[in-house]
Amino acid sequence: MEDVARAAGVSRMTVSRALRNDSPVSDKTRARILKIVRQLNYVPDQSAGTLSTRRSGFVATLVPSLNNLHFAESIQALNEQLEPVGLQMLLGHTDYSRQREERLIESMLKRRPEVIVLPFDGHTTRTVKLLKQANVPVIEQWEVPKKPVGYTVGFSNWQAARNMTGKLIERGYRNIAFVGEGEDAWTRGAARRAGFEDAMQAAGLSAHRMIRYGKPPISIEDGYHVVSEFSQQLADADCIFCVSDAPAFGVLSALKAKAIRVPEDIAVVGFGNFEVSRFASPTISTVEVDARSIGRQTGELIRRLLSAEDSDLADIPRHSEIEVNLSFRESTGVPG
Amino acid sequence: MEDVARAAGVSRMTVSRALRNDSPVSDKTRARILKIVRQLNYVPDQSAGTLSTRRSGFVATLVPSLNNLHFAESIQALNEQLEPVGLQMLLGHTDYSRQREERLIESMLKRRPEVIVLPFDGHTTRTVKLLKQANVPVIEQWEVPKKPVGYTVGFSNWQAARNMTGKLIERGYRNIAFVGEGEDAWTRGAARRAGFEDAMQAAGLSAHRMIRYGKPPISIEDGYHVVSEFSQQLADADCIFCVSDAPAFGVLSALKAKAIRVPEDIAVVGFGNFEVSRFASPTISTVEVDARSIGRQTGELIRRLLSAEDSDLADIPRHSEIEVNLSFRESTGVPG
DNA sequence: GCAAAAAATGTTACCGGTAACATTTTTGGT
DNA sequence: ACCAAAAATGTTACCGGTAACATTTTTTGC
Repeated sequence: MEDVARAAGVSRMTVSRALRNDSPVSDKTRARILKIVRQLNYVPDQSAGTLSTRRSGFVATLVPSLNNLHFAESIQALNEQLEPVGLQMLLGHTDYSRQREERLIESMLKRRPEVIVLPFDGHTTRTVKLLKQANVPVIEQWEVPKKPVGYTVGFSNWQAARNMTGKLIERGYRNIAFVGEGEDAWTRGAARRAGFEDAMQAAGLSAHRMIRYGKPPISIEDGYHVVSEFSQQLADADCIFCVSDAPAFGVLSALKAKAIRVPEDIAVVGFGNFEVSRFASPTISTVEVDARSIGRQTGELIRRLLSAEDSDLADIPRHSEIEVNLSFRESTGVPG
Repeated sequence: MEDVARAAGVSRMTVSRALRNDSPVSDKTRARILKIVRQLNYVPDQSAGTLSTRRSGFVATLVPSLNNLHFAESIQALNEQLEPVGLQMLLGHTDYSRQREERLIESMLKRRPEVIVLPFDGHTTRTVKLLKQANVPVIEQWEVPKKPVGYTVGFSNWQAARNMTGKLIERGYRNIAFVGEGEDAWTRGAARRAGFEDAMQAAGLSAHRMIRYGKPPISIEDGYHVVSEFSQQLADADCIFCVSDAPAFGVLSALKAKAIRVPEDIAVVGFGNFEVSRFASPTISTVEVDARSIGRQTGELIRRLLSAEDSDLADIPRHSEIEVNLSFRESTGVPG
């Protein structure tokens, strides 16, 4: 920067101002400086700027896994919101582990993020402490916690699964099985399971066809294996509700291999509305969740939070609800 | 840090040393300092450290899109390599646009990354200039450029597609169609198409069944539409080779809807080995690419590059070849 | 027990920007 | 043409760490 200043015959400060559009610099001085900047290929060092302004321009973002199009899409949508305002995402994946989550937050805090975005899957005590002490807005995504740390963007997985189960019962299914992940750490999955159970009990039905298999992210392959490994529990089921579309597709594939017809012999339902569900044969009924919308709304919230005056902060809603729709397709007997 | 130093009765410098395991500090002093650090919840500011050491700990990483499990997985695998050595990934997605790539690199350079990782899809002239001037190792992934900027990790898409096409011809297919994306920007896709053409011509066959549709990332839905919109070109085809597994699955779905049998009436082949291909019905023959391996090997390369003495740098291979396998499944008449 | 070597700790300056305030130049009204 | 206000530019100090070197304390060998 020194070099640029010398070449332009001005002080370092003027160069600094010329590079940021908010400051008062005469047009011709700025033009001259920018030209020299380009000639010298000068690239400002943002860590120095961060140190001085105390604004890092970072948004710490955690996801459980990228290995799941839903999370990947929400990240991409979030990134698209952040770039235009010059924010840079710091990405980490927790692998569905609260310990990893804690470690990641700890290491990201060293970068002084201006906002922290993370999925809600339950946190360790220390994680919550770290988040509060960080003294920056915290946004929990996907599942809505009962006691949020800060802001939330998401929907109730419990409610969504309960609604879907209710509709399945309305449509005449009685012996519904639920396929979920084998580990309890994943509260989103657990919430869906609980919603299923609640709806079944409310209708006076038994929720004992509860299959838990595989660890998150539960995959197509997991769904495929479930069909053979739990054949007794599925023997008299008339519907299989899967915790995500991936295992639902796997279940479908395994049923086809066994010449069990869907939906005539048994119905299959997923959760998430992955693209594959619309093109599977039969097409798979599912709970539509708009992952991009979660990323987009999180991004909009961040932009509001960072541009708001302190006095306006109170006006920003603490929660953004994501709309969820039930989509009935061929796998539950509806042409799609 | 000042506070910690005062509380421990030492100088700031000693605190700084205690927090980094390489420096000589007596065990009991370190223990005392670390205890106080924990009590005060002191979190060091890494941008200050960066400024002083000139080591940012950042790895700038670009991908075309996260909306594609291959890239998402390679990113995840890369991240797993970087975390243990304290490196933080800066992620950006180019959306298959060279302009966006250029802008992203420009903005990431302000963070002074120690390595730059990006897919090779062709770069703008200015991008190449920026990369060279950055004066840090550059790693190009996936497709291997003819004139690499720095290091490369990937395979030849041309070769892979050529091999697959060759095998298809060996198996008796003659009227093979190729389904690729509609825009030429994607050189990986273009390389595959070129490999297909070359193999066809080498066998004295015509490569005129060349369908170009949709923009990258070409999706399941794109593949689905291809079947109806290009029915004449496909009328006498005996095999459809798709630029990726996603459209292959869409093609399969559309053929099923039209009651065209696979593989009896026509064969379908994909590229990439997505999980869905192994569970589709019929299972889809494909070119197996290990995305995680690309991420892993890139990570290993980075670790070597950053830990090597200057004198050892010459020993580090400029290219890491990723193995690619052809996988023949039911969609080309092989059970599996 | 002592000097020399090694280990631990302290001091000073600097990394590359920007905030805050000071100073100079330009502008506009009469 | 002159003065006050506004705009442009300059000066100084500081953000929070660490490098490099200086100094003090501990260890080692005889």
